[in-house]
Amino acid sequence: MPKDKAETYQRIIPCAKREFLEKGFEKASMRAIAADAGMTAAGLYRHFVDKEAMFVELVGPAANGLKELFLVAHEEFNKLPKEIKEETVFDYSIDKLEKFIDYIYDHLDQFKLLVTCAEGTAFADFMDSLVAIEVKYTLKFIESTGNDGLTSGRITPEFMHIVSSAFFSAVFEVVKHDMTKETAKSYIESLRIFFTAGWKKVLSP
Amino acid sequence: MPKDKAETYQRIIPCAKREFLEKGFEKASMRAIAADAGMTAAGLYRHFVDKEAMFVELVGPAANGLKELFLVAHEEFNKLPKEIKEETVFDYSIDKLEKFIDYIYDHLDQFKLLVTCAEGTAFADFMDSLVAIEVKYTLKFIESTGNDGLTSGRITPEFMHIVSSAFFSAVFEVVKHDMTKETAKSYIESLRIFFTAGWKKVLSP
Amino acid sequence: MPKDKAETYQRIIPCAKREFLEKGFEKASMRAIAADAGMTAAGLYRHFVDKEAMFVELVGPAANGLKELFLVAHEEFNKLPKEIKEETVFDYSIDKLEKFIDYIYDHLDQFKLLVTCAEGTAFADFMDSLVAIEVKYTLKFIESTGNDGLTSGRITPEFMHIVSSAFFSAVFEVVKHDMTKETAKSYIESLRIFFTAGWKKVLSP
Amino acid sequence: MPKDKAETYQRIIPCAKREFLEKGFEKASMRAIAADAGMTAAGLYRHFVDKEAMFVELVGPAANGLKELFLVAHEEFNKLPKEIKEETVFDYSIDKLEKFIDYIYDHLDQFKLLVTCAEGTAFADFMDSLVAIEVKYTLKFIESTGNDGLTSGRITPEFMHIVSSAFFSAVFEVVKHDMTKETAKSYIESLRIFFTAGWKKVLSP
DNA sequence: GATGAATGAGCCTTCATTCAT
DNA sequence: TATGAATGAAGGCTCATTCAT
Repeated sequence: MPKDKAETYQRIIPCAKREFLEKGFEKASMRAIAADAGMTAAGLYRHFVDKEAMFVELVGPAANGLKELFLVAHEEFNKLPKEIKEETVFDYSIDKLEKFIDYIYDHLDQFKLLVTCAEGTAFADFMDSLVAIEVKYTLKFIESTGNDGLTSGRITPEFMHIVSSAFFSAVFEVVKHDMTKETAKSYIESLRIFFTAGWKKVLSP
Repeated sequence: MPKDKAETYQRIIPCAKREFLEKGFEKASMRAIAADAGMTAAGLYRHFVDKEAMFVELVGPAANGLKELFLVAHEEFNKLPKEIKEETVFDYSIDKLEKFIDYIYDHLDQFKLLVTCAEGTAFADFMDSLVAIEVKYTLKFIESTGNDGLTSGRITPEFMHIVSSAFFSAVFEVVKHDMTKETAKSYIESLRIFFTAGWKKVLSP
Repeated sequence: MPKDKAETYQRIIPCAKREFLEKGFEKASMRAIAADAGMTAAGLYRHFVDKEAMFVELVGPAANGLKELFLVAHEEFNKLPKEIKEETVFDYSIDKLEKFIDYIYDHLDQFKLLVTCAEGTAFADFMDSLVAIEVKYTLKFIESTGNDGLTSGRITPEFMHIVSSAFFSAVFEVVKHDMTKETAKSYIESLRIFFTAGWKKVLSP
Repeated sequence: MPKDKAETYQRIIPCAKREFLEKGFEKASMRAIAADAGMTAAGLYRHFVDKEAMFVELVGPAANGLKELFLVAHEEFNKLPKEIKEETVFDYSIDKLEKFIDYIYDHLDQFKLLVTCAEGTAFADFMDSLVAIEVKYTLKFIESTGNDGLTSGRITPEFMHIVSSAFFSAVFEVVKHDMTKETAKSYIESLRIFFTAGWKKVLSP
């Protein structure tokens, strides 16, 4: 298993990226990618079984990487003792977000593809999968700390889903709008403050 | 073989709705719609100029209706005296949201199409157009009340855009997830509380 | 059988003319004609069995009129005694051409249709049918005067066909180019002189 | 199932020719051509960009070849000294016509397409383009020799256009009527004599 | 006399993909 | 490893025409 995928492969990747970025997955054309890479459409099938496989190759690592990062951060936090968790939730999430943004900006192209061009692929619901994780761990947190938000009915899993969706949409807007990392961080800090106020309100009104 | 315009038209509409809902505008097939309606693709063109015209017929009225409703509500509020505005912003928005949701649930199918299946049509950016209105009037409100959020830099138009996008995404999630009107109202009330807390935080921290 | 075809019929005719003139028979659209006449395509079929029948109605009378005129002129000449014929051929053809042009300019639209827009109809070979007549009578003339053009092989029926085709093409160019009648007459006089020289050359070299 | 480019291409060409010849460019069907060639319509697009490109491939070389031949012949003659030109015009045109006919019969199919089936393509006015060349050089000739045909008004550019059109129509009749080369040459020689008489008449009456 | 509905055939073209070479 | 050939499905749309009303 050669560590360095063949030269051709490396040539194809950026061409595919360009095409997907420009047209979106569904309207992207294998022929166009091939032409851009100086080869025939048929040739692409030596390197990717599918149009979709190609897309996966482009965004998969970053997608999984972020998901993993996210999962680990949540898991770590979840393992902390109850009291510590209660004290540090919001600080912790500052830290989590920071890493999150760093990761995204380290793989900016991939996330732009993921967020803007994935309709028609298995990644169409990428953001939803992050939301699901977020919701799952938020539920664990609430349960483990004995907060009465859920039992009182002030909060429900569906509500959490919706709020988290809103939050992630907002975060990924920075990618859609090609913000610089600096600008993005500043916005997202504002966003965090905004959402923290909301969470505080519904958790301990 | 019915030769009654109204009747056939009425037969086509739900078939079109189904197809668009299932495949999205771009992948929807005129032939499939026609087949579902028990007729030839060519026959559709007696009732609709275009594939897009068909979609517009389905969602146009609801889309424009909601936009109008929204605009009027904002405009009315905007005309109030400064003091009243400051006192009632958040109450007013309760009322506005209420009407908003009512309207959506009165035209649920249309909004599902609008929110989920409009890519490739003139309505692709429907939600954005609502956001733009929201931002515009929020700016007016901030300016007219002399709030220092903008001048201090705590808020920017872009931030407002992002937060509003997040909010509307969240609201339309109820449509995507086929919630009942009751459930939706309850969620959206929570959402409003949540976002209100955020706005209060950034407006007068 | 009402002498004055119904009013609607009269309304359709110029619309059909316009459409055929603009797009040619094959690309002309029944719908467009109907729309122009303020009615439905189906309605046209009350007045014309066919798209082609419509075209025939427009150009038929003029086409047959000219052919008849042409035939009669030839027939009359043909009945003259041999000596007279020999003496007056060329003068006679001046006269014939004059009437020919007059007739065309009395039905200019029809001939424009006939010459420019008839592809795909039974009139596609209208000009050829004139040529055939011309050739037939020219042969009779040559035979009856005992000219040796044919027997010597200087002339053949096919050659006559070709030359006549050339002549009629030239004549109908005046229609294609929208010349005024005055201009046309002048050109055609030149043309006649030109062709007369040719005929003289091959008939009695 | 042959995978040989050249072979398939060679198989398509005569099928395309047949279809265009039978129906004309506009009514020719890609599907029919493909079926005739034993393949799918889509397959044709590996060999030709377009329906029109296909037609061009069929007739382009011959069309341009003839035009070039014609242009060169005229240009060569045009470079001769005035006296020589005056002396040899008519002889020269014998030679020119000879080559012209040879070329046509060397590419008979192409010219039949060009003359009969090109409506709707860039070659629709092929004959006119030849006429334009002919007229241009005839004008040069008349001017350079000081002939008074133009200044006296006996001839005009429009008249020349019409006569030349007539001549070329006549020439291409041999193609339309599938004459053998021998027959054609004989007719065209007659035609030349015929037209020469005409030109002499109008140039020096 | 005219309509509106509907048909069925047809159009060219594009696409991802397969397969022998 | 890459190619060129070829496929089959699908795409939206237009047209002349028919027919019941």
